[in-house]
Amino acid sequence: MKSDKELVGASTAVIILGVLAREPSYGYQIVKRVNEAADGVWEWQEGTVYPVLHKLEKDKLVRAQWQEADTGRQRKYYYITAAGRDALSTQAERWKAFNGIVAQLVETPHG
Amino acid sequence: MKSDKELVGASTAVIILGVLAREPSYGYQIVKRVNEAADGVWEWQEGTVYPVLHKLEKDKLVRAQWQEADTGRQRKYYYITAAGRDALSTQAERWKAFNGIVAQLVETPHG
DNA sequence: AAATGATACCTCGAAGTTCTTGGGTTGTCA
DNA sequence: TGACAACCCAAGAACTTCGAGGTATCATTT
Repeated sequence: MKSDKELVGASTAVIILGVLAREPSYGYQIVKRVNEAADGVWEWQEGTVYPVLHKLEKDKLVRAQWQEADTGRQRKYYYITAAGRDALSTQAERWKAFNGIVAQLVETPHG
Repeated sequence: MKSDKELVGASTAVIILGVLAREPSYGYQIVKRVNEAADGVWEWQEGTVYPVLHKLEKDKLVRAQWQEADTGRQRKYYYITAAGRDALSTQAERWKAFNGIVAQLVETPHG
């Protein structure tokens, strides 16, 4: 367990879906938001997020759309699809189950 | 998120440490116990566990010792070390923190 | 007691994933 | 026009997992 990498990796896709379920967003902003929430526990690199976004798009769980921001700059906004919401709730459930079992197994006798 | 693999991968080492913190054990038995606890949510293969055990040993978080079981058979028992216990509690804490943030991010507005 | 089959245990190589590194473009501001 | 910030992406390196197989022990049969 060299770094937090392994902890983080498992959940990238679920987190992104969660963020997009609240509100459409674009890669750069997703990174910012998640890193803010993570508050130092872990930190995403930009390069980490884009491949996952592309995969989610390919799987039709999100849909991408270039859009002009009020700044005049072009941004690639991602919207979660209906299938994406389904996947999100399924995965969130699975995550909870998984975490419960881990917690139980890791629970030590003497605190 | 093709399978449970990614969910599972993050925590293999922590889980093993947790199991060994309760009681020394050997590879085959660890697999059995964890799979029983996982109860279908995921399932370890034997080949998955041994590399991790070896890495933990190399990192001095566990210590291995061949021992004769009551059946007369030789088994390689793994014991958690003091450093291993430290790592376990550190990682368990980190896991909790991590999971809390994920839960918060994944929480959807409408259930 | 020798042979056979089943069980317990471990290792190694191949395959598939993810992250990191680093780069490339567009717009803003001095 | 130079520097900096916002924004996006590709490819290789590094990691893990899976699958197949190898060895040793026990039980059974004859």
